[in-house]
Amino acid sequence: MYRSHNCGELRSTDVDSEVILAGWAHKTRDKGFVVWIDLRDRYGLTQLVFDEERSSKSLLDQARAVGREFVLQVKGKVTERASKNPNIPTGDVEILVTELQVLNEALTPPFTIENNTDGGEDLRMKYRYLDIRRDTVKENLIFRSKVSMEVRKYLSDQGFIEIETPYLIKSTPEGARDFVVPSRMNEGQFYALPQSPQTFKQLLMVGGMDKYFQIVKCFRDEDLRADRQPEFTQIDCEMAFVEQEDVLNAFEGLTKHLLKELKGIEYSNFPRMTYDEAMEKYGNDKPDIRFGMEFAELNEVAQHKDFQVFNTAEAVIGIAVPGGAQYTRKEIDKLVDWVKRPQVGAKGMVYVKCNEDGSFKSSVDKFYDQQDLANWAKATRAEAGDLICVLSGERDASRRQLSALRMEMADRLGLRNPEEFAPLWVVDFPLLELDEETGNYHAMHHPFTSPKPGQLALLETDPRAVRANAYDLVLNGNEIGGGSIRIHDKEVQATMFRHLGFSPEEAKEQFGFLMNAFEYGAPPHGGIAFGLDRLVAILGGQETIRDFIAFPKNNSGRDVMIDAPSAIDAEQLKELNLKLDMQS
RNA sequence: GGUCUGGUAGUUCAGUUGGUUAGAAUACCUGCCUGUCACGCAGGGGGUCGCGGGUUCGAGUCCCGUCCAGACCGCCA
Repeated sequence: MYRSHNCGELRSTDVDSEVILAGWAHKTRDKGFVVWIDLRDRYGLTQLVFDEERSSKSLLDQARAVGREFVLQVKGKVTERASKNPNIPTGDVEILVTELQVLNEALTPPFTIENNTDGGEDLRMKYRYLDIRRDTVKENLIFRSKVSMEVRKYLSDQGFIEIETPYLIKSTPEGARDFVVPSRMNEGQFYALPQSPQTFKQLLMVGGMDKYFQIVKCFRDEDLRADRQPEFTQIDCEMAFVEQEDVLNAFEGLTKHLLKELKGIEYSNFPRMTYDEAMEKYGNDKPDIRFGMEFAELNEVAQHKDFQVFNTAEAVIGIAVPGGAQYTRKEIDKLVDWVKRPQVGAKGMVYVKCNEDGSFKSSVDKFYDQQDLANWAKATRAEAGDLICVLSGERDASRRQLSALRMEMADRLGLRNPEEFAPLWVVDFPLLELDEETGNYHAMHHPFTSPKPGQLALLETDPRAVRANAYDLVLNGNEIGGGSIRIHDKEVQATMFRHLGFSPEEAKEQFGFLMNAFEYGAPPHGGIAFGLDRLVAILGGQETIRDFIAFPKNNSGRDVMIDAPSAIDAEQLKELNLKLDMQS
C-alpha cells in the first residue's frame, strides 16, 4: 500500500492515527533541531516533522537530504502541532515520521511550484507536467472536468445521447483551413480533421437520433489567439423536430444549470437581441452587456454644420464614458493615439467633456455651440462628468472601432467584473456575408443554415438582407455558443449552394452524402455548439483558455513540450508517397 | 501576411546620454538557528546580455538582418 490517506484530509480528529502518506516534497524548512517537509499531492499539503528528540539521527539526515519535488512515502503518527497554521486545512496536525522512503529523486525544477510561480509562460509550457502540479492550473483542470460532468449529467437527463463521430473525414473548402492527414492506403489522398462534426450530427438527425450531443475535439488550421487553439473542444448538440425557440430554451436550460451548479447563480430568462440591434448599440455581434456605454448615432445632430469630417461621413457615432470628463488633455491625446493604432484603425476622435457645471468643452468647439453639444449629450445619455467619444466614417468600420474603444474603456474603468455573468442571446444573424476580396458571398454561420421563413426569394434580389435562423449565446462579451436551424429540404440546400458559388457538380462532389441523405426523409432539425474551453475559462473568471487546457499549443501552434509539429523521416514520407517541396 | 512589445544569472526582472569588474530578488549550495509554515541569519557558486553582422577608441545600450516568445489586426463556414 502506497498510502492510507491523501495529503489534504488529516485533521485534529485523526491525532494518534498511524498513517502512510505519499506525495511530493513541496518545501523543506530546516530549523536545526527540527526539520519540516511539506508533503504535497493533488488534495493538499501535510506537514511532516523530524526532530532531534523524537527522530533518529539517520532519519533526520535522510530528511535533510530531501530536495524539492522528491517523491516521498512516509509512515508516521498524526500529532497535534505545537504551533498551528490556520491558512491550510491540515494546519492543526503534522506527521511525526518514523519511516521515510524516497520513491524518486527529482532535479530542481526550473520554476517554483507555487500559485504565483516565478516561471514565464514559455517555460511553464515546456515543463507543463510541473506546471500542472501548481494549484492554479490544477484547479482549472478540475473545474473543467466538473463543467464537462455537469454538461453530460444535464443533457443526459434531458434525453440527449452522446454519440462519437469520426475524426478522419473529408476536406471541404468552405470555412476554416483544414488540418489534413495523408492516407497511406489511398495513395495521393488525404483525410481532413473535422472543423466541427456539423454534417455528421445532421446525418444523425436523418438517422432518427433526435437528441444528440458530444463533447468533441475540433480542428482548425488558422492563426491562434489567447482564446483560440488549433485543436479545441466543443459541446456539440443537435435536435430534430424543433424550431429555433425549442433550441434556445433547451440550451438556455443547460447554461442556467451550469451557472447554478458551478457558480451558484440563478438566472431568470436570458435577454435576447437581434444581430442588427447588437451592431447598432454595441458595434459588435457579441456585446458585453455587463456595462452600458451604448452607441448613439449622431448623424442628425452632428451633420450639416461646418465640420466637413462629420458631414462627409456615412456615420457619426458616440459613446459616453462615465467619469471621463476629468481626463487631462494629455490623457485624452493618448486615447486618441490609442484609437489611431493600426489595430483599431480610427482616423481620429472627437471628444466632448461634460463638465459638472453643465457646460461642455469639446475638441470641435469651433464648429458646434453649447446647444449642439447638449444634443449630443442627450443622444448618448451622457451625464455631467462624462466624456463623449465620437468616431466617424464608414458605418461598419466606425462601429468596429468604437466597439474596441468601448471595451478598452470598460477595462480601464474596471467594469468587466469576472465574477459577474451577463448571458445574452443574439439572434437573426445575416445568412450571407460578402467576401471583400473575392466579391463572393459565403455563409456567415455555415452553408446548412436556413434562412428565416419567407426570405428565400430575397436571396435572389438582396442577398445581404436575408436573415437566418441563426443564433449565438454570448457571455460577458464572448461568443460561447452558436447554432442554427438547418436546411432539411434538398431544394433549399441546392439553392444555398448555388448562392455560395458552388456549381451543382461541386456541391455534389463535396456534400453529396448530405444531399443524398436529404432524399430519404430528413426531419426538420437544428442545434448549437458551445466552445468548451472558452466557456470554462469565462466561468472560471479568466480570459485566456490556455490554463484550462492540460497541454495547450503556443502562439505559433507549437507544443513546446513534445516539440511538435516536427519533420518526419524519409521512410515515412515514402510510405505515404509524399515529396516535400521546400523551395518556397 | 501585417502591427506592436519583449529576449540580460536556474527563474523573474533592473541596467541612466554608448564608458571601470553587468546588478537585485528569488532559486541553488555550505554553515548556524528549540516550532517553522513567504522561516530567519551568515557566507558561496552561478552570465556567449537570443543569434549574425555593422557603427565606434569602446556596444547589454545605437543601426541592419535573423530567430524565439507574447498581444493584437487579417484569418477563424
